[in-house]
Amino acid sequence: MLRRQPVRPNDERTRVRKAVGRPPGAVSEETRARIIEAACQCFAERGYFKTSNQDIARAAGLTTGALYHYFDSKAELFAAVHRHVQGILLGIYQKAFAEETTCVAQLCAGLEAALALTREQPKLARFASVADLEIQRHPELSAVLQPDSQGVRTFFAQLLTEGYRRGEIARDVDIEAVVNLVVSSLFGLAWLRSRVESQEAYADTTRAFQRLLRGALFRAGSAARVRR
Amino acid sequence: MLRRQPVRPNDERTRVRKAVGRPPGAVSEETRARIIEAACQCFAERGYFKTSNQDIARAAGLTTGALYHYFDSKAELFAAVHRHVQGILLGIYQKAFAEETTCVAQLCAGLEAALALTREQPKLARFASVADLEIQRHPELSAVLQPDSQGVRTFFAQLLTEGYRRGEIARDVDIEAVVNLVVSSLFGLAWLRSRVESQEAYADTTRAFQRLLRGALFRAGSAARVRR
Amino acid sequence: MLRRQPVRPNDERTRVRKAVGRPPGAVSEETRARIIEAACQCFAERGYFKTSNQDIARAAGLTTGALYHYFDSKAELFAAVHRHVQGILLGIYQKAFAEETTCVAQLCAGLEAALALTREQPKLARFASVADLEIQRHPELSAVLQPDSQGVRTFFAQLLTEGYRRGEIARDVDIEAVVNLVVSSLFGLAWLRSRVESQEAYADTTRAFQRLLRGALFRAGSAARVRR
Amino acid sequence: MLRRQPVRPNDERTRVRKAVGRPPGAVSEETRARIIEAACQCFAERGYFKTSNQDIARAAGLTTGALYHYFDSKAELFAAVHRHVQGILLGIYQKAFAEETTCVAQLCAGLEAALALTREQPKLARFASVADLEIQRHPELSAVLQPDSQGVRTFFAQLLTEGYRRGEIARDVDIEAVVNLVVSSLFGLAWLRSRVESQEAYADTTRAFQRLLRGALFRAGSAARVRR
DNA sequence: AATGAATGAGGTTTCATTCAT
DNA sequence: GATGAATGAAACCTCATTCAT
Repeated sequence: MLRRQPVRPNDERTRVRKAVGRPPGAVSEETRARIIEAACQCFAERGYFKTSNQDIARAAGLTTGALYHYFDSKAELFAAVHRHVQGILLGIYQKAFAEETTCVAQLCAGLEAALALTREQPKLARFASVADLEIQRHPELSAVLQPDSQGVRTFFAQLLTEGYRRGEIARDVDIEAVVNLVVSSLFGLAWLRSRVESQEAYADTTRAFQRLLRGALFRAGSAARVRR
Repeated sequence: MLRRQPVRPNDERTRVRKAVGRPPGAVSEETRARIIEAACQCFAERGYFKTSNQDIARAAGLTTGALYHYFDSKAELFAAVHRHVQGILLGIYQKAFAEETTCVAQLCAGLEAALALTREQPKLARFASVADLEIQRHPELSAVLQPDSQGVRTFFAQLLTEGYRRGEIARDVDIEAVVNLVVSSLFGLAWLRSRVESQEAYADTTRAFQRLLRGALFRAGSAARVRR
Repeated sequence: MLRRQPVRPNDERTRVRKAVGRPPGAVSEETRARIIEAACQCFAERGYFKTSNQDIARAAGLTTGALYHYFDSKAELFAAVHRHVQGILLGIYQKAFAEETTCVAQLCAGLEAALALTREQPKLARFASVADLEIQRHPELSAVLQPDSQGVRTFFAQLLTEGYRRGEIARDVDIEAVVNLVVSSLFGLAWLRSRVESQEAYADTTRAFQRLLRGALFRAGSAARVRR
Repeated sequence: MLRRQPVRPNDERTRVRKAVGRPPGAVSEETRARIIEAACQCFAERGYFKTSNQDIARAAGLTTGALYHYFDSKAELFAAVHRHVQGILLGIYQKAFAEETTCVAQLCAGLEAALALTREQPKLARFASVADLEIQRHPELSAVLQPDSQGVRTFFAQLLTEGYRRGEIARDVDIEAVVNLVVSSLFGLAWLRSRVESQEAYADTTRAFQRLLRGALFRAGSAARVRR
């Protein structure tokens, strides 16, 4: 029943804290980032429910109690990861789009950028691809996230609306439908990443999608008639 | 987590029951179907982990103990639902494909059939759309399901390979990539269903996808150049 | 990770269950009673917060999980104990009061009955004496109990009101104040039980209170003047 | 639960601080008082167990770590509050008693003083009323408090013994029983305070108790016979 | 075929306490 | 004197699973 002195199992951590001359709060900021990183990985691999606080804590080199210094609950932690990832995603897309002029070219550039992301930060990409599902299934998550969770969608909506104005999209199509199509296809692609063996095969699929967007995948496509 | 005790395969149990002289559409067969139905609904709504045996039992009008008369574990129950759903899906696609000749037309017909399914049996469609994710995340599921879980994919692979042979697909594309693209897009569309407000909007998106397949969505697509 | 067969640590329990010929639910009823008994004891000794589910389960010869077959939460369990105890208390008081005619005599009889209760079921009496405090401090308890928790007080209110009508109580006193006085004195007495060494000393105190009620404790009491 | 490490008694710490040359009413002395104040409030409202160090620290405008500069443990902090409150209570009673000559009059004066206290420092009064319960329930508290915790009781014992000698109390009663009665009634009254809506109603109850002490509450009290 | 009591493991969360700074 | 990061233990509760009936 007597309390033991807290064990410090992680020498590395102690070293970090001892490093002098850091601005105050630097250690805290670093730990927070480490937690988010760890949580992103765990959530991506196992999903929200199956990821235990233990999993995250262990991956971050902490105990579960310590997580509660940084986040009020598991749900809040998920939300923090989500915002983190959304921010990065938006940045990447924004940059990619800026360099192109037609909306198809912009989408292709976005795909290219997303492809690069899955190569460089696979966990992050995977998290992004399943986050919506989780939010949908766990009310505690949507309670914490609702306002800003639609970031990416709004983004593509703008992009395509402008392309529509410039006459790059068939006139007789509902623009909302196109937005949905693009968003869901991207979601599908993101999901595919972990279903496919090699990064190579994944890149090929991305390229195939680019061709589909350009109408250069299926031949004689225009000959087919629209079914009712 | 996996129990090692002697498995009693369903067939054996069924045989026993019939041998005893029960009426042909015996009570237990109907109960089994009711459980699968209930489980499908629960898994679709809440996911595998968040669905408790209690949830399923309650939805089926039973107690948890009774479930174990029909399935050896929660994982086996999920597997049964999965096989049930896969069977229905394949049947639907097969029928749709038989009526068309070009692979684009076949895909469009398939989309149309899938659209009808989401309208008529939304839970079933939703289950199908998230099952892969669950299987991937829960080792106990893939342990029970691996052999036949790729059904749909193999299916589309055949379809597209034949289209490729007939020259309906660009020569310089890897056929595997196209299969991936189609499968992932379908997955994305399935996911979209629960993200979109109305069945109407969903139908529009499906139609937009059909146009994309036919190269009739974006204009001047051919003018764009392929980025490397 | 393999599940072991559930251990049955308590042979006695098994014997009970095996006893044939009981009406269905008899075992359940018995277990439920055992849990309430155990909880009453624990809450009385340690208070609501410091009593853990483990404590109760152990005292009842069960595991914590089993408690949740009978009660939805620790708060509900407390509420069940409370109702159980209140019922017994009211019964005792009611019986005692029926045999007397003046309200002072009734109160004295009630004290006598309460004294007998602390002798025969000390834990129950102790629970009763601290229950209000707990309810006041733990919102989760008042949430489950509010409607009927005032039972005893209402009871004394009736008793004294009738005495007042019969002219047994000074006219210029607020009857509510007398009710409060009686209730709080009883509470004080109940509390005293565990502060005092012997049952003997406790009985003496109860008798002293009876004399105080009859005005036969302090002498020349009437000579003193009321201070403002 | 008890920590065995070298105790630094308060005196020692105070001496050190004063020796360093701080201003007389040094900051830390004021902080200490603020902590006691805050703790008193929290303990009174939520009880010992449900009050967290965080609660206290926040109420005192500090962090939990800081508490340990002033008190070696939560239990020691409670003890300090207890001693603080006991001191004030004794002072008040002492003063009230000095002005009267018969023991009934002294008790009435004491009640009056206590009433004034609940009006002016409700938290303090409430703490006093539940402290005993807490001490009884938490061994770690009685370990730190035992010797002096009976202060108030000893006090009333003296008062009543003297009254007994002066012949103000019935000869055939055990004086210990009367002490118990008085102490428990006071405890009951203190408890009542938070069960009653208005300060007004509480004052009325106090007055009713004074009348009871003087034998002027119930009529024809002397006519009733002692049962048993 | 079905029930319902029971288990044991594990999950999220809170908290007293320590300690480097 | 005070902070805040961190620990480890324990609490409440849920759940898949078993089994006697």
